[in-house]
Amino acid sequence: MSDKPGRPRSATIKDVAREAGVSYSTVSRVLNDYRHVHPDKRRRVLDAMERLGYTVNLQARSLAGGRSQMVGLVVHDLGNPYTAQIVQSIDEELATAGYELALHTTHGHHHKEAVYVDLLTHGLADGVLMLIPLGPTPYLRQLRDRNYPYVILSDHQQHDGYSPVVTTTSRQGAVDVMQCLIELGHRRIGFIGGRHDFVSAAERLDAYRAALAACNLSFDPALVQAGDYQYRSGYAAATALLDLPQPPTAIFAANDLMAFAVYDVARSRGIRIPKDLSVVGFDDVPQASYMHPPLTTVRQPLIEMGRTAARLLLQAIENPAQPADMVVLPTELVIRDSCQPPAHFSRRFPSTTAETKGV
Amino acid sequence: MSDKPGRPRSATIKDVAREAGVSYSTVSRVLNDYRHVHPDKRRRVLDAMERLGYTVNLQARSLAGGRSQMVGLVVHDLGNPYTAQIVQSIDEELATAGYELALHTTHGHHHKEAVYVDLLTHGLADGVLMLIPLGPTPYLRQLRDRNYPYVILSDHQQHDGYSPVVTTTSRQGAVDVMQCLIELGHRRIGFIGGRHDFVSAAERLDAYRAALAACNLSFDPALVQAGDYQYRSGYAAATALLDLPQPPTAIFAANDLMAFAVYDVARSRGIRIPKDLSVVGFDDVPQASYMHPPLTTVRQPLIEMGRTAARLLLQAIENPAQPADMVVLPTELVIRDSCQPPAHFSRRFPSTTAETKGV
DNA sequence: TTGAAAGCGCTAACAT
DNA sequence: ATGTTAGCGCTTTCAA
Repeated sequence: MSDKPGRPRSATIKDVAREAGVSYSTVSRVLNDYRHVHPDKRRRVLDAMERLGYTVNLQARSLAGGRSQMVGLVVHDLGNPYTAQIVQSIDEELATAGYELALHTTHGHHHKEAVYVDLLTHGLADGVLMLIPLGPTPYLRQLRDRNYPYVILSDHQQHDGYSPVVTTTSRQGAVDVMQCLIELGHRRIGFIGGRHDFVSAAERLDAYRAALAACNLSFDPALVQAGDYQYRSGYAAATALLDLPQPPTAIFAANDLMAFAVYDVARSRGIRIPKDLSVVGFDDVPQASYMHPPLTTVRQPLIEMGRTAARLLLQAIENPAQPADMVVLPTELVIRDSCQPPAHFSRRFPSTTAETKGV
Repeated sequence: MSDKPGRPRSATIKDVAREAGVSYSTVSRVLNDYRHVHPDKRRRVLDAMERLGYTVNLQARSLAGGRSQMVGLVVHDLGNPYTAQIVQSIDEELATAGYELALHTTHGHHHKEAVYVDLLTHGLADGVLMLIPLGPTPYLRQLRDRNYPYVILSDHQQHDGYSPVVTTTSRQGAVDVMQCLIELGHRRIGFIGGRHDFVSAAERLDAYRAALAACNLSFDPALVQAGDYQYRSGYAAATALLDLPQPPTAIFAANDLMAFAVYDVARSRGIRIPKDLSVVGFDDVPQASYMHPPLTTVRQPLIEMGRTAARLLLQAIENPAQPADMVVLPTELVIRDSCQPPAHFSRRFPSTTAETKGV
């Protein structure tokens, strides 16, 4: 009941008050930058804090109804440059507003999401950000009902109709990739997707099929391999694809990390990119432009996504009454050197986008 | 003072008590798995919780002296597979013990460390883990004085004499690399280090110099390039090294990520690995073995490091009286295909370790 | 086995 | 401008 066992408690607001010879609400006032505190007393309090090495107890503050000045972020995957970029930009945006970030990772364990959301939203954090690849879930509904500030960072475009979300034109991005590849003359295009419960993976696969259909190209299930957005899975998928009796002339990986794996598999078999194989990624993480050859990919505005989400959340925290809206950021196909027409392809007709319209 | 503005409060222990028709200390008892609660009442309470969608408020619990069942982890760099691996193993180890992980990232901003440590150690977490590349700091001393449970995860071997730390034989790892390279016949060995305030970088550089000296090889400052353990910096450093009028025949990068960059720079210039250039990394992150050619590197037991640190911390939490000790895990030079004797090197003498003894 | 009550550190009325 | 006081949700004595 006193403090955690065996541990001497650290100085509290009352200790400071005693040391400074003031009431402890005065201490609270200087803590919260209140207007009406006599400069002298303020000084005394500040000094006392200094001497005692006082630090506020965030929990107590939060419990008492104050703000914790902390926002929570739940991500499913660390170690992906995609996540890292977003986290960093969120962190920076929050820092300028005087907020701290607490990060929780589910490591792909779906059920942990609710645990962390509960944890964070019951006082610990003033708001939460979610960066998870899944669709609508009950705990979001709860947050909404509680009118608790939160915003979703999404890499796809299928959402419950009520959550504030920042997302990108990711589906179009996938379509762009396919158009580009098809226009180059590729007919056998491999696709390395994600787990089927990753909405973005499903979305990209859907775009893949739609683009094929729009060009009257047949869909060959053998050309679709599931990954999980990790390097390893990309490696396995690329291996399977290139082991096919009739391997693809191009591979579209649903994220850059898996595209990097395609590079490595190709190289280990003497397959040259882009001469023998074209490859396209998704996300445009920093490393993509450094690859050899530089990777053609769909740029997601990672920094801006994080920043926007953070800003939206901060707004929601300041003004819980006004519901945050959805923002869609543009993706962009950045064409680098990892694609070219297939080796056997004789360019019989001039490049045209006409045939791929209406996807 | 009630709840955060505009937000309906969620169910509390009292609501549950009312709903179940018991006193609220009884609710607390079932919450904490107390022995002496009548099964009937327990059921009623559990049902009431269910109905009300009750979740404990961790802060309140922690404030009241209970455990928060949460441990904090402060890291300086996300998006590095090194960090990711460790975080994941920590997470897993904690999960089995019923603890949650809260992650805070400093993104290299040294001053944020103290902020987060304060945050976590003042009630929020039952203990903290630190994964930062820096040397001894005042806030650690404070933790020690407060007898607050913490453990350092370190990639080097220079420590204050009192903090519990799990580390590796990293210096020896660096020496091993140099011995290997020198034995192969390399005389001009480039080194890509880290920021000078990263202790591990200094340590590896020191090992580099010592190994050179031990073999009577001269030290050429031009062969040493600073990086910051990120891909980009490795790219720049490798570029500088290979631009030298007399470029190195081998490059030792202080971590794998920077070694990957060496691969890409080399490839972009038609330099073949290992024929024209040998390269060695450090850490053995998963991707290393997939590179082409597979990267020779120093394996750090990432998973075990995380697991050990977590276990140590848990022990310290259970028994704050007994100080945790230091554990040193072994590194291992894993030789893959990215090294061979330099092109011009005629192997005049049989391979021997004699000349590199005593480093 | 259960209830009542104190108190964790703090904020926010409410007094003065 | 400052002090007093009532909680925030919970754990933990202490009584019963």
